[in-house]
Amino acid sequence: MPRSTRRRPALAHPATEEIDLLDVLHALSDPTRMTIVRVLRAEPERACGTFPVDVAPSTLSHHFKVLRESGLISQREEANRRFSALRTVDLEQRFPGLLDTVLAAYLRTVPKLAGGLAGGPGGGEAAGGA
Amino acid sequence: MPRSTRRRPALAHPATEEIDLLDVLHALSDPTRMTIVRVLRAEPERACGTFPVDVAPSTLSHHFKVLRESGLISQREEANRRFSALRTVDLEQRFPGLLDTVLAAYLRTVPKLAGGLAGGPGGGEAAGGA
DNA sequence: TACGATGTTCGACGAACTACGAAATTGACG
DNA sequence: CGTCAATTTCGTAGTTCGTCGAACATCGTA
Repeated sequence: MPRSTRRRPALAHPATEEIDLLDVLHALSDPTRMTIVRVLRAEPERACGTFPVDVAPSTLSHHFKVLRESGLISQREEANRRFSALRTVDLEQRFPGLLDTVLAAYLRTVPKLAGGLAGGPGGGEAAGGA
Repeated sequence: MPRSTRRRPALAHPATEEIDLLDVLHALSDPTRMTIVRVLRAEPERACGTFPVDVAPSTLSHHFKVLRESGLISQREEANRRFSALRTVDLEQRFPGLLDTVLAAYLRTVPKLAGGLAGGPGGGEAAGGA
C-alpha cells in the first residue's frame, strides 16, 4: 500500500447521471456561489483562495462543498492546494444549454466586473450584492 | 365606495426589470414549486387548488407567494378563486431562453407524469419526493 | 342570514442554511 | 525539524425555509 498522493477522504463527486437539477438550481441561487461559477467559467481552473469573494475561508470551503456535491464543479488536489473547475462537459450532457443560459441571464443583471476577476481577492466584486 | 371587484390588499408582482435571477433560481429549487411551474407551462392558467401536489392549503399558499414575488408567475383574482399563470413573456424578455432550458432539463429527469396533470390532486405526482 | 368552498394570514416548530472562529491537516520551504 | 500557507473540519450562533393547524376573509348559494 503506497503512501499515495491522497490521504484525505477523497472528494466525492456525483456521477453525471446523478446530477440533480434542483440541487444545481439551489447551488446557483446563492450570490457567493454564483460568483464562483461565473469566475470559473472564464478560466479552466482556479485555486480556492483566489476568488473575488469576501467571506471567511471556512465559509468559502462550505460553498465549494455545496457546489461540488451538486455536480457543478470538480475539485482536484495538488499539494496543499485545491483546484476547482466547472464540469462544463458533464453539465452540458446532463442538462444541455443550462449553464450557458443561466450564466448569460446572470451576466445580464450584473454586467460590470470591476476588473478584479484576474487580480484575486480584495478586488471590486464583493459577491454579496444580490 | 363601490363594492369593487378587489377589496383585498392587491397582489404584488415585481416589474419585469425587477425580476432577480437568484430569486428565480431559488424559487425553482423546490420540488413543489417546480411542479407548479411545470404544470403551469402546459396550461395558460389554473386555479390554486387544482395542482397535483399534496401539501396543506396554507403551505401551497406560501409557495404561490414565493413564486409570485420571484416574478415567475402572475396571479389574478376572480370571485374567491385565484388563478395563476406563468409570466412567460416577461421571463423571456428578462432572461431569454431560461424558462425553456430549465423546464427541459427538469423534464429530462422526471419524464413521467402519471396522467394526473389534468385530473387534479390525489393523482400520481406527489411533488414532495426530492 | 347561514353555510360551504376557496384561499390567505398568523403563529409555531424542526430542519436546513450561512456565517464565523478555532483547531487540525497537509505540503512546501527555510 | 520548525514554520508558514492553504484548506478543511468542528462547534456554534443567527437566520431562513418548508410545513402545519387554527383562525379569518371572501364569494356564491341555499
